[in-house]
Amino acid sequence: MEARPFTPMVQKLRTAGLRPTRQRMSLAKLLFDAGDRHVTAEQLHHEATAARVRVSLATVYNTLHQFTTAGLLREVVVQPGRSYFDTNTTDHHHFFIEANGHLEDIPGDSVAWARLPEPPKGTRIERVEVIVRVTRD
Amino acid sequence: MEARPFTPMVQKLRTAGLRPTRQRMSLAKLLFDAGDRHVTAEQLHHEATAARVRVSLATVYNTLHQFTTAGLLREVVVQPGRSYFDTNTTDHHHFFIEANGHLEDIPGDSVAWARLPEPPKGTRIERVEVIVRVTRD
DNA sequence: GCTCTATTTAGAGTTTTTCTAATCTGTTGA
DNA sequence: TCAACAGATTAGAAAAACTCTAAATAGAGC
Repeated sequence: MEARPFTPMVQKLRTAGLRPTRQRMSLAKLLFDAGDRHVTAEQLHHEATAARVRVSLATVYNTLHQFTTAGLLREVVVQPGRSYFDTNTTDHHHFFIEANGHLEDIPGDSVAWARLPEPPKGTRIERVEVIVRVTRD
Repeated sequence: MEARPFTPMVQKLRTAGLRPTRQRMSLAKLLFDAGDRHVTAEQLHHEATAARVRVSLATVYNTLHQFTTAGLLREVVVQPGRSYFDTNTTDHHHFFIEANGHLEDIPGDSVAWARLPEPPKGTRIERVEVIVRVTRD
């Protein structure tokens, strides 16, 4: 089915220790071939369906989590009861427009600290996440 | 039932436009009489039950949301599928220990910015939230 | 106490996500 | 090329967290 077995996407999946299956390839294309995106599982599933790709919702969830574990995606939690997956895995932050549930990237270098706290004893900082919640005025 | 109708807690609820009912009083006591806390609805419900206070889970949810709307609590979203409610409503941030789902306050003045981004056109900053995710080392 | 309205409640419903167990599909090696 | 096997996918059930509904209950003012 896959004509070019050494395509960058195949590499990307193999490097992550994931077999380049039809479903994973399709989802990866939807996710990574369109610039920086923030999608929910449900959204991605709809997109796949719209693109005539037959994937179950369970596989969408599996794939999103596998990609996240592999460092291909970042999970963003800003709203109760819903996870976003961000294709931008570089150091950056987010605006969150509560009104419509829209996320927008803040480049990493747009935020700089003058002071940061020491982590609690016995722990080390994994990541500092900044969420700027904004409202329409 | 309530012997002292002008107790600070009654005041607090009245000021928020909420009748000081038995359930709200009990939950408020559990929440506010023990210093800064981060609780989930489920946790608070268990605590109430343990304290021999009969409250339904629906009322716990209602109350937490009413308190949040009234500015008596702050909702903190750091984990998919679970909301924490923080009794500290002053300007501050959080450490999140992923391993055990534990939240810890970072005083507001422990964080200072050297640079913050402009909000997107047509929006204004509501709140800047910093979550420092830490791991045990 | 009576009345009115806010509040509480049990239980059903929703939404998002995970699990299960059966089926299918890449991959490897003969 | 193909058999075998482990990994991947799937439908559907289940779980988890929360919300809704409609009926019962309880504060508050008279």
